[in-house]
Amino acid sequence: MGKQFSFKKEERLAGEKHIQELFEKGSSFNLYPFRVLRLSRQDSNNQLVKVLISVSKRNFKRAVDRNLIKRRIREAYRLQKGHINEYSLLLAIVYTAKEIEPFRVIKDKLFLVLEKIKKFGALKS
RNA sequence: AAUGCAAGCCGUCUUAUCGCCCAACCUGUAUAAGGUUUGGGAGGAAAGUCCGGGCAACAUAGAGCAUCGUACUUCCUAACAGGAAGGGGCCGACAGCAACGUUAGCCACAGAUAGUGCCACAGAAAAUAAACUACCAGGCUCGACUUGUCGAGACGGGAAAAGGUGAAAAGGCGGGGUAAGAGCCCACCGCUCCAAGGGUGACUGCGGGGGCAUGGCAAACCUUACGAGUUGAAAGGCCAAAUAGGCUCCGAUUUGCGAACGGCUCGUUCCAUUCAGCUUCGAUUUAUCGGGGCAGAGUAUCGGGGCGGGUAGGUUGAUUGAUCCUGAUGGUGACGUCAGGACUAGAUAAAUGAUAAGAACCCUGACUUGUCAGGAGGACAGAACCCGGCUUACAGGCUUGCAUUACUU
RNA sequence: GGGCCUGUAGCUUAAUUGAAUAAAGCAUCUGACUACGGAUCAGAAGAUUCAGGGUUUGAAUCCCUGCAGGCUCA
Repeated sequence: MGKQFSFKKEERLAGEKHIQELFEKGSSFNLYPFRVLRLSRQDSNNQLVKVLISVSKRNFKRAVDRNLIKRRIREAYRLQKGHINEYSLLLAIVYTAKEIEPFRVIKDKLFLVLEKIKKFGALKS
């Protein structure tokens, strides 16, 4: 396992097929200000969570605002991802709020999201 | 000094902890994996996409037509609808008796005698001028009386001077002239034509003529001149997993899961079809396509190997360029030339961040007048192949010019 | 990344070949009718035609710049 707080390229979700699969088969839940999609992976053995962060262009017209929110979510995820790193998951975090939330709010809410995912994974296994 | 306007420039910095992207170096067989390593990492608009190029693929004899765009001149430039200088116009200011002049700002500023079209309402009339009121002379009819005058009426004429309408009424003003009038004639001004001389040119106009003809709109159609092939990095090039299908080699088996015949676990013939070869005819884009003929090798199923096309994906395009900095030099200027130096983001579901502390900036208070204490904030905005412009957004700061006010000399 | 279209009363649409009071329906308000309300009838108010500039005597309409929204190619 790598460093605890790193966020390398392998941990990001990319590629049309993976995303298509996640959005068609994955299960989702809403937790303000996020909408989260998750899909556990059977094909690969190594424990790795791949995550995708998305902010809609419809809600935030300026690229600066979208970048700011994505950076805050990424930072919050990076600091707290230790909670779920024993699972093998595809994950999409979609920001659905209409306003820009400060970093502390995003961090606290994302903690709740990760707790929920952890509970869900424990039930399944 | 303060305020306002215009133009130009800048548009936060430092440290700590945890991270992101690229490159180099090191460990390592390695392009895997890693590192208490080193260096670099958004803008003046990266934005809007309003223009112009580079670059790439495809197309392309030449000319014309159509379509779209541009529009004072000369220059700058790779190019432009951009910029510089100049010309002309509009509208202010200054100065002056006035003319001449100086100057801020603005102008899509070719052509209205090439043609077509439009100019509502109002007004008599809105573009081949025209007679409503008022004006003028004429003959006719009627009335009055002072019997040749006055008044009224209709008639066909003259006349663009006056009234009023309108955005605009067919040169202005003064004088002469006339029945009344009229550029009908004259002076001045304006307009227009020719034109010495000046200027690369737009243009200017010494001087002379015309007597006024030619209203406005081309961001109405249009005409003239000039320009434009189409598409756009998701273009284009290269490598290429798995699965399916194509070709081919080897092995096994029940050999075109077509037909007929025979001696029937096979053979022959016919027919169909695939591939490469030769030949002939036709077509054109001239090395390809289509048709016919000849002779040849094949044709199913399963397994394995190889080949080519191509999908996911990767890589290239793609960061050395109309580049930047400094100096010299030519030019009124935009800009050019020469010399020296620098390498300065390269992501791709898309890096340049989060947290904390401090500095400088701004405001308030205190007094030692440059220190202390407290407080609020940091705009507009994120590269996506690359450049040149234009336009729009912008907290705060600096410089220059102009205007106003106050103070000093 | 490229291309195209739209913006008019609170809402939905007219007027877009320039012509002066920008038209209509629904909604709103007032009055009539009714015991009250609805429906119906009569009337009123409501628009700087997205913003700014230009052409023109005159602009919702023509031209330029910006803003907002939508569609489309791949």
